[in-house]
Amino acid sequence: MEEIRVRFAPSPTGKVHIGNIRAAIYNWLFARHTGGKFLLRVEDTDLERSTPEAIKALFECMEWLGLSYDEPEFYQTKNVKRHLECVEKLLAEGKAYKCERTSRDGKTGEVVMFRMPKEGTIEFDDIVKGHMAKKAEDIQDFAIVRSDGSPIFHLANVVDDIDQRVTHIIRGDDHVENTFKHIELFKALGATPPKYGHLSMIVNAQGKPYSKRDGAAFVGEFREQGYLPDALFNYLLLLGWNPGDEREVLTKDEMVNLFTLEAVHVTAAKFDMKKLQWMNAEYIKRIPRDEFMSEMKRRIEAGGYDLSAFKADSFNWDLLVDQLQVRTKFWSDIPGNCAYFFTDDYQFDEKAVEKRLRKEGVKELLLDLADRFAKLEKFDAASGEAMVKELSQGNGMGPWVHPIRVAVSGRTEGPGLFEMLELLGRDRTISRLKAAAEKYAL
RNA sequence: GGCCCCAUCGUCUAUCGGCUAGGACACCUGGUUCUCAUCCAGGUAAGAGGAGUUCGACUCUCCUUGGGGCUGCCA
Repeated sequence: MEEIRVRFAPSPTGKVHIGNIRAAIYNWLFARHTGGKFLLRVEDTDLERSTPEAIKALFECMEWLGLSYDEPEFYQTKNVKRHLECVEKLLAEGKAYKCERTSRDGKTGEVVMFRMPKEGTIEFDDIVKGHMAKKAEDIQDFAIVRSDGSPIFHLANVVDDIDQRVTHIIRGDDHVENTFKHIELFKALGATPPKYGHLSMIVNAQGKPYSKRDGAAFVGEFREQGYLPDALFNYLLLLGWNPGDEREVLTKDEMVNLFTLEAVHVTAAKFDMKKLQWMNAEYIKRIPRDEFMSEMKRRIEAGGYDLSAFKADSFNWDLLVDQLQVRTKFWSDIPGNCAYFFTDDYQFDEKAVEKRLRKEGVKELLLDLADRFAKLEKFDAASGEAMVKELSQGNGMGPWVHPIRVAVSGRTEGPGLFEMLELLGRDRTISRLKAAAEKYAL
């Protein structure tokens, strides 16, 4: 049995579209499932857009998503000589011919055209779309070399696939029509056409191809917004494939084991940011606590907060993780949602202040509470709660809890209040209560 | 215009002739609760339309409608 080889062949334009990376994901999974090789081909023939930076961005994107490839990346520009040799061969055999043409943008010159069959049908069995057939008369001859002598996509793509010994081409739906041309090119070059699987497009709510107008459309944007690569990977996979049962959150191993091209859907899928967000939250919840903790610390420090005073012996990081992990939807939520633990110069939400602090009697309430916290025998979440519970006499702790929360954190939502106070410690709790009483309360 | 592809809740999907059409997201309700979130329980919501095949069609065939793709010296 011949070795299975698939490739992802993007043009490096600096940004990798999610529709495109989904093709990479399917290729990768197919290779891993079958024990074949996954290759990366950089189609860098557009010298305008193919900058070193763009290529670097492509590599970063691949690495971020864990799309490892098994051979050094193949640069299309380095194979131009081969492309042109193949053209000479086609020309010599009469399978291509030179011809005067005028391009869309008005350029006139001599190009090389590939001769398509004039009768009969061209057909192939697409692994996802099924049997495809087209009458030869419906497909015209097409250009393979520009008037400036450079090879055109169809030719370069096919020659590279031959040279890289690609056995299965898994790519976007937009290439279906090209496939009829490519199959003839393979045959004309004396090669056996590979198997094909065409993936539907990702569309927007209107059913049009998903573009940057519809929200984040490039992998880098999801990364910036704090999405986890595995969550994006998992979500994109589910957009057009399912494991055959009701599992949705899958490990990489499960994906690799269960993935088959035959199970990939033909229909276009609409991109649902809400479900991606849910998926991301699922992945955040599943991060092992030590990993969550170190990433959390990294992000807090990156946010400009000095953690030297918050070592493990003086700050209960485990408690913070307990409180924060279920409340974190994106990595980018941190440090915004916990900054007040690490600076006394925290932001007060104006609405929260208005609602909870700028009220008659709150000043006295906060000062009284500061006093009571000072007198607590032990300062932890349990004793704090017991104390407030006693004050409320079973009528609900809201009147005490809400002002305290805003006073010590500046906001209305967040960790459990008493855990929050324990994390802040007695001194900071008391000084913040007093400060807020003076500054905001009536 | 020509050629090709597609069609189940708002969205992603299960169903490969027997369906009281299942799950997930979103949404709504209730519970837990000091907020938010988590978690738990429940709810609303679908087979584009029309013929045919069949004892029986969401599932098969055809037509209509709707959507998408391609129709470059772009990839």
